[in-house]
Amino acid sequence: MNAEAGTTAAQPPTIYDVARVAGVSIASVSRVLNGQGNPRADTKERVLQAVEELGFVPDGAARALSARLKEVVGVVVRRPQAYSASMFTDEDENLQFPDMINRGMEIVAQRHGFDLLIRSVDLDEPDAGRLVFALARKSDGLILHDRVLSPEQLDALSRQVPVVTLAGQPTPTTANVQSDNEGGMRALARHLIADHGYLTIGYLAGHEGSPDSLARGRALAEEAAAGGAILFTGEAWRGSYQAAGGAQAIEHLIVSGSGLPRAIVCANDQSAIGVLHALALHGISVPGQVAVTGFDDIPVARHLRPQLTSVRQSIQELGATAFETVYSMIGRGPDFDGSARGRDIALPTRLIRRESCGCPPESIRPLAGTGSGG
Amino acid sequence: MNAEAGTTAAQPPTIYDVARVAGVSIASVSRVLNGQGNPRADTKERVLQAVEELGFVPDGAARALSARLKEVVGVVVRRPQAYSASMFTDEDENLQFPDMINRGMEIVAQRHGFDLLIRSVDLDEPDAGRLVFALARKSDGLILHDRVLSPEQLDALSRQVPVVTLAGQPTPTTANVQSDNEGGMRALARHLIADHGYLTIGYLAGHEGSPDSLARGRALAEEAAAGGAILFTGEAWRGSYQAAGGAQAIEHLIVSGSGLPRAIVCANDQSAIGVLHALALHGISVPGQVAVTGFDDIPVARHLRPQLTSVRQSIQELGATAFETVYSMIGRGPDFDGSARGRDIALPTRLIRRESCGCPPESIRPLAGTGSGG
DNA sequence: GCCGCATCGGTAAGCGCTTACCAGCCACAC
DNA sequence: GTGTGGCTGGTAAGCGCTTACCGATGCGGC
Repeated sequence: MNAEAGTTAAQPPTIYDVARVAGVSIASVSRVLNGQGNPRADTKERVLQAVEELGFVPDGAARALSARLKEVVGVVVRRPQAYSASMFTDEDENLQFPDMINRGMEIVAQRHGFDLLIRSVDLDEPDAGRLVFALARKSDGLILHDRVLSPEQLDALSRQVPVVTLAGQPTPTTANVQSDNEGGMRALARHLIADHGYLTIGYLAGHEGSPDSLARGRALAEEAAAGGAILFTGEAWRGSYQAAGGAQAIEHLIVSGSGLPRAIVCANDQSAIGVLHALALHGISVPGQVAVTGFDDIPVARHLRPQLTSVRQSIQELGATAFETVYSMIGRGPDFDGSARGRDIALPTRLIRRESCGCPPESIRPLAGTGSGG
Repeated sequence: MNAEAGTTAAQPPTIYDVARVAGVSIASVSRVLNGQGNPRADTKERVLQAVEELGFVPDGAARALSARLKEVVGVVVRRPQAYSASMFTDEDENLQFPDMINRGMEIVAQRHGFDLLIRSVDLDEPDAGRLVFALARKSDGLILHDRVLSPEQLDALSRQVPVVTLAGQPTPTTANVQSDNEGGMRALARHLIADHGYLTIGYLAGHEGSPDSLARGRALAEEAAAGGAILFTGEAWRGSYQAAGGAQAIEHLIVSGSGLPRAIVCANDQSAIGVLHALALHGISVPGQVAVTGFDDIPVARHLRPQLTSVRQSIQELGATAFETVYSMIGRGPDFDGSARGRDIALPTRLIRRESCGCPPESIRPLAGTGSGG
């Protein structure tokens, strides 16, 4: 029967093959593998041996169809589809954040035997809804990185499948996970104003309408008001969460002759990288003349010159929490009351003081001690 | 009928619902949706309207089972599962490379209507084989980032499902995709030796046994021999592809009093970052006293001080090519001759000269002009 | 006006698995 | 020795979809 044992691809063995080899019915095989019922020791052993011998692993689709559980969570990331034929217009820099979140999800997912089904949706995809719905039918639950759906679409979707948003807004049928923007930004603002005495501060925002950027800006504005500092803001202070955007904004400010504030607070680390770059080009010293801060504390933040002061969110934990949340919503059947739905989960943040705000350099310890406490 | 339109999750509509609403049979619905046969205009329209009305999207598992095509490609990445309960021991730095490759895959995958099923396998997972096989049964094909399987396992796997490895070795039943390590390293080596006249060079290797690291080291050694340069190598020169490893190695060299070579060639950019860090700690100027180079040209390479000279591989294209390769192997049936199998695809690399090797700083243009030709 | 052919659409089988249900079997007790 | 209860394991019914197969239907030609 196994005549085709050549280099040709053989069909993977099915449960029928196992049953035949073990001399039992397919039901028994299934029961042994899923720990249902009380198979006799004898039966169990024969099945396991056959499984071993054939290298049998059940087909995912068949199992999913029958068990009504795919053990897959879909993840939607909104990204520029820069790849064109054989060249990338630019190897995009805004990489780390969503990917690190995904990693956090992966780790937890694996513990539950789930996998992540990743789909990236083009920034200007006209029919994003269809793509997301299609992904939903391949998964047991969905995690959305960015706002890709209209509120109506989101509502319709979340009625069919558990949905968790990241840095979005909870709805009656979806949960949301984000980090504590407000707390982090307040701590940072107080540090700049109270500890360093900076009284003019510019806020380089992120994408227009980004909830994260808005929340951070709001907290900063309040602290500035409370601390008697002046906040520079407005159209000229719009970044894009990307290094290029940050650099561009600062470049414009310098060239146009508008004065720079004593401190520049960026909506994220990526744009802070761009700001540092632009300032360096013009010979403006950081933090001597202008202090710069980021948000996220991505790994490279500590390798920049000067080392970047930032607000750390445990990025992977963000992903881990998002996954745990969808997971808790999965498989509860249609009349699950959705205890996790409508919830808004905020993860703690922590201010990381480094050189770029005016604090002394971080550590004397060599980098080799990365793993050491701190 | 839709009495349960409350906040309760409703079961997604099935093809039966659509058929009922449209007043046709499920076969017609399927035919309309899949463009089989010649449905009458009338029929077609009624079906489409019903689909629209119900928001029907076919279930992935059912479709996969029936059509014998899941439209999913599994991706295996080997990573430390650092996440522990509520803290990450360290937000790992070796992030960018595999994730950027995955992005390249995503983009192309989406064009073919495929999604990526990501599973990360712990570095010291004892039974990685089982995990990978399980993933295989959820996918139509597999892309392996790292060596996780024994040759026998790989062979068994590739007999059941198309497999492409990245930076591995092709086998009669698998294809491999990698970048042209040899060409890139030769160009770099010649530049250092011929253009800059460096005659002592240290090669900071990557993981033990990494094919990439070995190929790069070999090419460097040959060029050094040809150019009359002395290559520092050996146990002390082993990194780990990570910043910490690179820093540690250099730290040891300095502390132990062994002299440093005139140029340090790192197996990748991450370890070069560590090397720069360690040298900076000891006040050794780069490239004045010691030149440093990386490999990969990850995005941050240009933001380091000094900007890092590196060998660019189009990382996303690596992923894109890997995907196209598995894709071409999928669905050809068991007697497909496997035209892509056993192939070894090498993508071109390009030397990027920046400050750290001794060349003048890259550009006067502000970063904002990222997209400009280089 | 009737028959033959081409076309459309419905019926049903089957993808590989899980599991409800029930028949058969064994061991024990009377 | 026979009756009964408790397990075990087999049979079969789906899960939601695709598609081979064939009957029904409509048109043109004679």
